[in-house]
Amino acid sequence: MTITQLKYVLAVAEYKNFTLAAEKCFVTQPTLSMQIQKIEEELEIKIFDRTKKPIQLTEIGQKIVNQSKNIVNEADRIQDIVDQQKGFIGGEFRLGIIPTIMPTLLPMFLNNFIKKYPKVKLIIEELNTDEIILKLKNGHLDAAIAATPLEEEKIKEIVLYFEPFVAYVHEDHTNFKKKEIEIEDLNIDEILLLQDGHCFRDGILNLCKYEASNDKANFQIESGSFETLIKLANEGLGTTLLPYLHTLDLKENEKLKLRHFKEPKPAREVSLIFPKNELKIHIIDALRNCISGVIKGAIVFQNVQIISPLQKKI
Amino acid sequence: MTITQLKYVLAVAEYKNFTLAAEKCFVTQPTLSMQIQKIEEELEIKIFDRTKKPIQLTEIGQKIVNQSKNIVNEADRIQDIVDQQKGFIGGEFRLGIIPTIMPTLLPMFLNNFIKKYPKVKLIIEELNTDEIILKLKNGHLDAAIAATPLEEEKIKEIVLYFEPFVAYVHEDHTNFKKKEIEIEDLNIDEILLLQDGHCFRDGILNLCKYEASNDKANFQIESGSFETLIKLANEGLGTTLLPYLHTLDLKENEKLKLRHFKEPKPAREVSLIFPKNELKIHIIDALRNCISGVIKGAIVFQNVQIISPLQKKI
DNA sequence: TTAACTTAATAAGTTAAACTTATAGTTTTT
DNA sequence: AAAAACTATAAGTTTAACTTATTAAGTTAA
Repeated sequence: MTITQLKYVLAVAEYKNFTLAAEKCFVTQPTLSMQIQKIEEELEIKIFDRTKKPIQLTEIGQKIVNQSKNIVNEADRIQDIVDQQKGFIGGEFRLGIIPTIMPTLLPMFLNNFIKKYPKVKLIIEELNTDEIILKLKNGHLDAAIAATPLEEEKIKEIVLYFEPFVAYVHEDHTNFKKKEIEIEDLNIDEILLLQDGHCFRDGILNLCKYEASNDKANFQIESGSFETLIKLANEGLGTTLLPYLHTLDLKENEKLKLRHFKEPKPAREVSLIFPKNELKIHIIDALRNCISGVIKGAIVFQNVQIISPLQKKI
Repeated sequence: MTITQLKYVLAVAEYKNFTLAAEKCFVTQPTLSMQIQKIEEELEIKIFDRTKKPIQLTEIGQKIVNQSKNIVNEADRIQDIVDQQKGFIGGEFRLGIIPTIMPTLLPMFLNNFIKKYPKVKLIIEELNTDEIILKLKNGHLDAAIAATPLEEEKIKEIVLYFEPFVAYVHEDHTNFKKKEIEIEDLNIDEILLLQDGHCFRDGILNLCKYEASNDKANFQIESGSFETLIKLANEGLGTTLLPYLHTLDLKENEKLKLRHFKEPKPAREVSLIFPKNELKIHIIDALRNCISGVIKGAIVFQNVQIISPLQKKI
């Protein structure tokens, strides 16, 4: 049993097709067939059920695939260890970003970063916080950008910036007349929220001291994007809260509806998070510097209070 | 980089000697030298510092060795998965046993077991509970025998038997005159305890409702073996508590000093514990049956109260 | 300090494994 | 029924792993 064979098994399991899998592995199809046969002979079991089309994993095959993923993943880290020792800034780097940060922050630093570190192959995934924590722990992500503090034992957090919440209010609402608003001016029942699973939603629920008063409104809508929430607010269907960076590319007439909070402004803490083994610390450092650079121009430091992104346990 | 190469690296790291490592790997010394050179070239680092005698790991070499252990360990589990699927009872099986169970239980079942399952290569290690839990979690043990309940998330427990505590009392002590004793008859300050680290010690401290009264006695002695404690008790230096199985091979004159507890007798719960992935469940089942068989002849069921082996948090 | 010994590296050649191209055999699609 | 898609097999090549024999370097003992 070799690591190469395990990689072939994973490829066939993924593509359910020997020919395609062989291409992806940069070998010919007979090579792949033979190597799969060899490992099946060695273990004296069938990993794939070739009678089905497309090819299926057998029951035992599925278990072997799961374990093979572990092995291949652990094997890949040998190169990471070497790279770290050499201070080499390159190789694959898997970065997770939560949906409410992705569209505003990513365009700000991505171009800059890939030009500065051309040897790094960035693989960026949009994931919510739960998924990120899971994937950091099992090695499927090298780092992530998320709202903190998360208080996860095996994960280290480096704060990138504090991003204030900004209210987006309809012209007819009493809050529209105020220059600055306070948390007490918000009524949880008229807040338009993101779908469950977004930590920005949980943050707002924490902010408003959410007290199970969720059924007072005569409608309930939750969207996965701020764009929807803004349009609903435009229709007078409620107030929404936006992260500061998101307010920068609103239209001029929309910007008029923004109301900032009185200091200390409620804000989310945005951090670069990564496993404590610090395997790819050089790339992480590079990334942090890069993001800090662009953020300094975009967010001026203000007096803020940090709102936890974690859902309060009831 | 191949799994074979990693095994060679581990062998050299272990034996600090190419020739010996080569023997252990069943290859010639040049083969090993070449393969080590090859992986060093591929990674473009030196794993071993050959200028030192005996050969030493470099700093990065140590990291690679650690990671290689993970990889090889994970790779070995492929065979375990296959064996489990086939219901095959064989292969290496690493069993941990705590020191206070080892000398009494092991001789009772070992001979029986190895005759019944000759294909299983049993590797038994005496370890305390903390070490056992660690090694079960990281895959260095397949199962263990320890006092329970441990309430460990990833570890499953199957109770083997309940083993009552028996007091061993000096002739001059008031308890000697009693036929049966009660927990209240014990004074923590005159109990002879095992060293810190033994869960049997923690169990007794729990039993006696230990209340930080540890400095009243004018001497304090802790031993790692019951033999020492018994001899001290013979000298009138205190009372000790023994697990029931341990009392079976006392001398006749010593047996006279044993005092059993009134029912419900304080007892420890002894279990077979193993990772919840249940990889070697067939061997574990075999082992459980084997032990249950011999225990039924040795411990008659009695009304017991289970004493926790975990140190109470203060 | 020289000879004997221990141990790792190198050289040359063999064996075995991994891979290729070419082709045959299935099954599915048209 | 023919074509297409796909996997398996066969034969041969290349590469990698391994062996024996030898060299080189360092250590120990005379």
